[in-house]
Amino acid sequence: MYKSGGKFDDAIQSVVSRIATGQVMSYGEVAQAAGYPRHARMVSKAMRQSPVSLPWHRVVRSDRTLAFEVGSEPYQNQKNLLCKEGVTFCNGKVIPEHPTMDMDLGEVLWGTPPD
DNA sequence: CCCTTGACTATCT
DNA sequence: GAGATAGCCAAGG
Repeated sequence: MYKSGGKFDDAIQSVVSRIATGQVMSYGEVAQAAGYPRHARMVSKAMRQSPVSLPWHRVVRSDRTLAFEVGSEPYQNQKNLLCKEGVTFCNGKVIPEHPTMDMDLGEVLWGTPPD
């Protein structure tokens, strides 16, 4: 029997499992996509308690930074997984395979805009 | 029922 | 831009 009591967890699993390879979503985006806005924090709990293996590493913060402490084991772990997915890391931020080819990205890549 | 915690986010200083 | 504060919601003690 499946646990249908929590539509919440189920919706989160569905959304996260739908994230394409090389693509990332923020907690708030996942929560809203699942139909539960403001539940960003619940997303983490849902993924962690999820009975199935979810691509949790494709879920990042709203700033596209990893949710763990920089240098920590889980941080390096997620970073490694994303790198395998084709995601690029720069300045502590993650860049999907389809970044916005704007100068904003250029600033991120260089850390600072050219003089 | 009250308080604390958490893989969050937005706003202000 | 970084640190502090507030808002947010659910689960557990």
